[in-house]
Formats: sequence, C-alpha cells, structure tokens
Amino acid sequence: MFSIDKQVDMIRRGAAEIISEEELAAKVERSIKDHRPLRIKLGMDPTAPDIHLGISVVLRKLRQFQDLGHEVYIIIGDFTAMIGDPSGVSKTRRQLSSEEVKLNARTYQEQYSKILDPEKTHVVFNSEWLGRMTFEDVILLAAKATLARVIERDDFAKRLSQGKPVGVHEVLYPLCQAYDSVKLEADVELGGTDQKFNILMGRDLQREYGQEPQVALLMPLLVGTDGTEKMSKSLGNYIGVDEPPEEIYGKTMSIPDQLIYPYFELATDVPSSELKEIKRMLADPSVNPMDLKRRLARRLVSMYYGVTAADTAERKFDAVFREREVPEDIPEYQTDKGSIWIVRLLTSSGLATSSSEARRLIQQGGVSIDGVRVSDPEIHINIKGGEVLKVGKRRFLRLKSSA
RNA sequence: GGAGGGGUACCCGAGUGGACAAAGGGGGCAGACUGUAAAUCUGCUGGCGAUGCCUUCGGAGGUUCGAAUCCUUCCCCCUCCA
Repeated sequence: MFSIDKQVDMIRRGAAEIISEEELAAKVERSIKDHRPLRIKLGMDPTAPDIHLGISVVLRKLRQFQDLGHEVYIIIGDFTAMIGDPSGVSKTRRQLSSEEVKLNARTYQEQYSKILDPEKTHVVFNSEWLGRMTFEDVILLAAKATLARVIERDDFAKRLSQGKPVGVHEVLYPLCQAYDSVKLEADVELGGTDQKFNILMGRDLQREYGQEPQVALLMPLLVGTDGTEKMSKSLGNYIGVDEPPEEIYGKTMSIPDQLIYPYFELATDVPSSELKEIKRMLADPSVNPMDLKRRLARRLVSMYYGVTAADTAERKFDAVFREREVPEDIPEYQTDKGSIWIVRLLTSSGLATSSSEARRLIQQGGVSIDGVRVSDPEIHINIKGGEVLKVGKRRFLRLKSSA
C-alpha cells in the first residue's frame, strides 16, 4: 500500500482540479485503514467505441488508481445516450439497440485492456437502473434538484441567454449521471473539465441520499490534432489507440508544435523530471521542435505497440517524408488496359472521388507518375507495369498491367 | 391561446427577382516554403470525357423571358408573450 501523501500526489499529477483534495486525502486514509479500495467512477459514451488519446487521459488516470489498489467502475451510459450530454458537440441521439450496445461494449473492453487492468475493471450499464425507473421514481429524483441550480450550468445559462433551446430532458441529464454515482456509491468520479457540473451534481445528490459525496477529479481536455477543438471522434481530430502504429506516428507528427507539451503531459507516462526537461527544450530556440515531436510520436507508439513497432513506424515516416522515398508496401492497381485516361485512372483507383476532383488535383500539380508531374488532364497513360502514381504527399499507388 | 423568427454546399453563415454553382469563416485538399504531415503564404473545394452541359438553397406546385429570392401549400425547427 502506498502512503496517503504518495497516493494523493500521484492522483494529483496532471489534474486540472480536485474537489476537494482534503476529502480525497480523507478517503484515501480511510481506505488504507480499513483495507477497502475506493470506488472510482468514469462515465463513458456508448456510441463511439473507439478509444483515442483524449479518452486515454482519463483512462490512464484510472489505471493509476488501479495501481494504487482501487477499484474502477466504468459506466456505459447506454441509457443517458438517449439524451446526449448537453455539454460539447453531442446532440440528442437515437437510442441504440441492445445488440449495438453489447457490440460497442465488447469493443470498449478490448481497447480498455490496452490501458486498464481488466481484472480490476467493472463495466456496468446505466440502463440497468435508469431503465427500470418508473415515472414516479423520475419525479422523485427530479424533485431533488431545483431548476435554478440546474440552469447555473454554463452551457444551459449560455444557451438560455442566447435564446437557444434547452430541452427539458437535457435538464435531466446531470441528474441521471448524478444518480449513477448514488447507485454506485462512488468515492471519486473522474472526468474532463467539461464534466465539472455533472460531477458536482453527483455530490449534491449523494448528500441528498445520505451518502458521503464523491470527490470530483477533473482532467484537462486534450486538444485534437487540429490544435483548437477538443479531441473527439466526431470532429475527426483524433489519434486512436487502436490505429496502426504508422498512423499514430504520422498523425502525431502532424500536430501543431504547441501541442507537444500537453500531449507529453497528458497522454504519455513520462516522469515529471522528463516533463520539465521537455518544457525547457521547447523554450530553447536552438532545439528543433521536430525532434521533440519525434520523441513524442515514438513514445506514443511504444505505449500501445512496443518499442519495435515505434522504430519501424519512425523509419517508414522518415523514408517517406524526409527522404521523399516511396514507401515499401503501397496498394496496387491492376488494369487490363494498356492505356488509360489519367482522370479515369485516378477515379477508378479511388485516389480521387470524382473526375472533377481528379482534374483539380492534376491542375494543382498534385499528381505525378514515377516522379514526373502530370500537368495535362487529358493525357492517356501507357501502363507498362510497375509505375508509381503519387497523389499529394502521401498517397501512392503501384500500377500493374495485365494487358 | 396569441405574436414572431427560421430551414442555404461537409459545418457555421451571408444573400430577398437576373452579373449565383451562390459572399465570408471553419474544415478539407493541393502547391510553395521549411524544421515535420508544424507555422506561414497562395490556390482549389457540386457533378459530368468538360472553355460547354447537368443538378443544387426543407418538399411539392405556381408567377416570370428569368426564382435561393415573389405567391400557394405541405413538412420541420425555434423564440417571445400569456
């Protein structure tokens, strides 16, 4: 068992806010004394099963709790998904079928185990209790909170003042999530900073039900690869932990420089001494940020695929983007025609989605064959076999002819 | 119950009879540059064997030489007052 201070220290790392540290210390202390692990709660959305670096921030924090001997409860919000968390970009969603939910849950579990210890992870669905509530139960639950309290929530307040709609069911969302905490008797609830209100509501509701309120542990939101929005699947600015090593490496190399530090801090396990060094190097104009980015990319790939995969990914990246070489394994395109119109070739091979796009690419100088730029959208290519067609910087195709 | 606002391209959003394949921004793509797929700058961003043609501004009709724009009707969304 780790000491109280040690535990609180570890938990604090990278956290944006803890409400409150005193309560956390007290809970840790009691858990040590009574030899009872704390119950750590994290709510997850059932609709997007792909785990990316953004979600990994909280998952990795959960892992720390596990390493400290505590128990982790992941709540799949299959019921609350009907509402859709009013914070962020999500909107009301259609209800998933139970098959879909099960399938997603399995995907989750597979991906979780890359970060979490499956032995110490409990996965539960909130439809288990929320779905069984009668309307009377719902009214009684709703009576535990006031409207004034609920519309304090940033998002609601803003929308109301802008004359934008706020659904009654949305107002129920924080209550549902809070009720999950009551059901679970959670000691700590983890979430991004955007979850602050919901998690605090959990504290209120637990008090109402005579429970000791949970500690709110808020982690910063990881910014996506676009450098502005929070990382999310629906915005397409994510790096998935399940993606191939080359993808993870490449996507990491494409993040804006100012994200290097936050990614190190939130998405990797580098020790704080190394973090300090990284910060110093980033401030040093003689250090090329690219080198740190490479280090970050290596680190991330290593975390999920091991060092060997990281080496390979780096080598491939260097070959293509530093040496401008053609990558080793590129898709092939087979045709039985000896001669083919360039536009047709681009569309039928999938390198362009329409002939308009194909023409555009050619006119912009983005198409080349064996390194020679194609400038005329009307030309026909005589395929001997083995030519390399390149579109943009990173899309390649090897031509084969069976004519 | 009453009054009103609105539905435009991947997204946000301007446009209220012709110059509109539709401003602007975001995103995306391409090029230049480079230190990387960073930053910056420039261009492109409905489709079509293509200096032209076809389809698009919630749906369906209509007026007009001509409609995103006007009229009718239907569907959907929202706000305010009570």
